[in-house]
Amino acid sequence: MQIGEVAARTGLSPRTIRHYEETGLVIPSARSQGGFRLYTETDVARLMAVRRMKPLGFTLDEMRGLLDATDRLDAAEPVDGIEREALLERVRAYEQTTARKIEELRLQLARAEDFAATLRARLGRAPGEDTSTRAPAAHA
Amino acid sequence: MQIGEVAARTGLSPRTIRHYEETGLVIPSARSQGGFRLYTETDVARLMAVRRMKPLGFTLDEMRGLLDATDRLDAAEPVDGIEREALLERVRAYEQTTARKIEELRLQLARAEDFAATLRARLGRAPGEDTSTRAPAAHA
DNA sequence: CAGCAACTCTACCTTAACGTTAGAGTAGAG
DNA sequence: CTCTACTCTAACGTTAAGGTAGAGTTGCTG
Repeated sequence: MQIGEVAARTGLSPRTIRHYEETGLVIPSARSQGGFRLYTETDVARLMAVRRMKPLGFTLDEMRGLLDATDRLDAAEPVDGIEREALLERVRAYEQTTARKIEELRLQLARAEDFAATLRARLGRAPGEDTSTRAPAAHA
Repeated sequence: MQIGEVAARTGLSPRTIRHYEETGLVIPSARSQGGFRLYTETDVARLMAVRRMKPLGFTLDEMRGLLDATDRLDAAEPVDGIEREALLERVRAYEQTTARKIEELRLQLARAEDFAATLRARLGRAPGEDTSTRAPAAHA
């Protein structure tokens, strides 16, 4: 499928997807006669993985590092034991940082909710005009 | 207090704090004889507010917009009714977008956790060498 | 008071991750 | 064929920050 559909399905902009190619993060599996990028389901899956990793604050290079490792682990031709262990070690390292980054994300969410509460409180104290336009108490 | 202590207390780098001044986001209340930035507790509070807003993806300009509004609402000299209502309206708008952005943050966190689970599953399936180095099952 | 370590200043350059725009080419329905 | 909707490359712009150099400031300390 071509870039527009991929963008629609992944929620990433075509520009972003092209950027990911520039940095070697997700290379389309093929090109059409005329040069259009053609993506497979596997490519889309990879883009999805990137999207899930993004909020964790990894750089594109880091994500490429992880995706390359898992790709090689899943490859048809099995890598030899030594390299396999090295790859697994790398994935383990990513798992650790991911755990830490998720903690950080949780913290940020908590802080943001705290901030939102402050905002609501301020508006609550200061009488507005049309209460019906307010958010339905977003289950804080 | 000067920038180093502020950095320590806010968790922001001195460089970032200076950057916030360049964009007009947080201007230090005073300067020393020799030109050192001097911050008050109020300045620090403002920086803290910025830090809480940051994960929500507001631009620095947007944050300045909100902080300026609340500052003027809290000012000693009360603004006239018309302007006050305008300011409140602005704050209400921010509250709405904040609510939406928090939802988005929650979604991203969920996706990230999903990703982390995938990573763990992959490592679980592929036997490692030293199980003791693994994270203590970060209460997924 | 001279000296010094630790800190801070300005100014400018660099980076990451896209967004925007222009001008040209492609796909495929009719 | 011929549109219309996409897509391409290339280059420049933007946002938020980090890095660095060279000079100045603070405030102690002997």
